[in-house]
Amino acid sequence: MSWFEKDVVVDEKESAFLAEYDPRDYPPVAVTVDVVALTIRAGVLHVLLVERGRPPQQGRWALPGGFIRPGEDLPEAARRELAEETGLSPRAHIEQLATYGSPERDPRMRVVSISYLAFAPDLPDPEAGSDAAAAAWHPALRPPELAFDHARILADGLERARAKLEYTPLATTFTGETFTISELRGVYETVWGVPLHAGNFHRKVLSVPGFVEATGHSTISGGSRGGPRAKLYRAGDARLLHPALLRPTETEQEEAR
Amino acid sequence: MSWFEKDVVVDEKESAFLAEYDPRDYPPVAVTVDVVALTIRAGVLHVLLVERGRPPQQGRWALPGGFIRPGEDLPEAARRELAEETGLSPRAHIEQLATYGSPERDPRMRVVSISYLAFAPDLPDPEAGSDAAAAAWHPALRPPELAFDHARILADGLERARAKLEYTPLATTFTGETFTISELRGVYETVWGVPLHAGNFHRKVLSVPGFVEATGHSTISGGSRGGPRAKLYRAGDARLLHPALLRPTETEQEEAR
DNA sequence: ATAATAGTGTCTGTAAGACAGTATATC
DNA sequence: GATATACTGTCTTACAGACACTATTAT
Repeated sequence: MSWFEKDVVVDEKESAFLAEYDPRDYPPVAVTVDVVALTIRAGVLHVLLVERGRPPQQGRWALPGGFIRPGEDLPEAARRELAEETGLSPRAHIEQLATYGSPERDPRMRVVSISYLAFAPDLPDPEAGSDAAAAAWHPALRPPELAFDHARILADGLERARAKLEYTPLATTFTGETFTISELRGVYETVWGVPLHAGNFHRKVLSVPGFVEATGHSTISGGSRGGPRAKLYRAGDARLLHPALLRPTETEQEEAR
Repeated sequence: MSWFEKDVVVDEKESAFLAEYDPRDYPPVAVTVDVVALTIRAGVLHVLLVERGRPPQQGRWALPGGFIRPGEDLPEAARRELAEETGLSPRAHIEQLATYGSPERDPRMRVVSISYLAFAPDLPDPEAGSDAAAAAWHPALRPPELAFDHARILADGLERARAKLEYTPLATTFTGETFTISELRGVYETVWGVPLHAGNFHRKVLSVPGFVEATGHSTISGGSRGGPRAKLYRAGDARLLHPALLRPTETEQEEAR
């Protein structure tokens, strides 16, 4: 008797208000995790994609992901998928984004996908040392055509990332361990896609308690095009920013989902 | 050949970067939806619960929910579960909350549950005309002991509801079609659990574009303890509030998930 | 020297909150 | 009349954004 059958027998006593039907009557559901992994490379926001090697959607790019394994927690599965493609330390920041389960989203069978959002500092190309057939960073705002509903998942991930920068210190997860205020501003400008006023941003960041803390050191040299050496900071202990750094003049119709 | 077997045969060609293993090797995963349905009754926030009639966790209360059905989209499943317990119109506001999939969360088998958050105006008790064995509204802040990880799901739903009131006009989904500013303030005070300054709240609400729009009518009588007749408003067309109504002086360690 | 950048000072507009005050209703 | 409520006026404080300015570095 298989694991599946044994449990279904137990479930036969289940009363209507709990299940209303016997799960055995229906085809199984595949549960996967997909990861929207974002990084900044050369001042451009990039997303990690893998190329599909077989139908359906052969040749198209897709978000890295795969089936959850027995006994494996969901964030654990997302970290594993990410590590398999990038060699990225499984300790990177990762958070649940949303779950997609439209019956038509995969032509083969019913697939429910839990998406995760990951932020990472600039990483090496994923090919070397990875078991991925083809994986690469692509510009997040101009990705190739994506398989299934992954374009929608990516769009949701980008909007979440933009919103999270406002009220959390997650921008620091895109930088190295220490960073200058200018580098931090670059993260905001890249993710939000808008230029920010350097002076006001500087004062604002330092005024938010726990956002950054001084290291006491400065950069070795000035900027490549001149300027004084900037002070170096590391991430503070705040988990929320107060007051928040609001995006400038949003027309806003989004995020009200 | 069953639906299940047929598709697994197709999957055998799957290459490592997509699945890494054959789903047939593993026990199936049950996918359910659970609904955190909130309403305000007599000035107290309530959550809809159903009583479990069988082990495990027999006698405990749980969030309404159940298995998704083939061909049924996730929000559709959530609306159906809610309608089955309450007779509530399936057009109520509903939004995805989060997905819970810890391997230990249900002792019987692997269950991945997608939770939804629903807001509703004051509703009648769910017993009459419902197919639920036992369903009732309970105080959301002092619920009975809940089955599985439903206490956590409820807590997440409450925090999401509180946050959503800040930057969306969802408070109006707790009221009738028309409402006074005082009634709207009552929603905020109940959900946030803090008293608000009546005068400042009044001016603030009217100053946010698209939050409420005047009906031109007033209440028939004044308040039960005196006072002038209040003007009636209906929900405006804004989907986001600008500027937002921020909760007063939050110590804040939450929401940074 | 020129240009670019780091960082600070200052002003203005907006908005939140505290508080007061007036009008209108119930008891 | 007493009291509670609806709604408005005004003041203070905080902060975002614009602008100006100095100091420091690369070229």
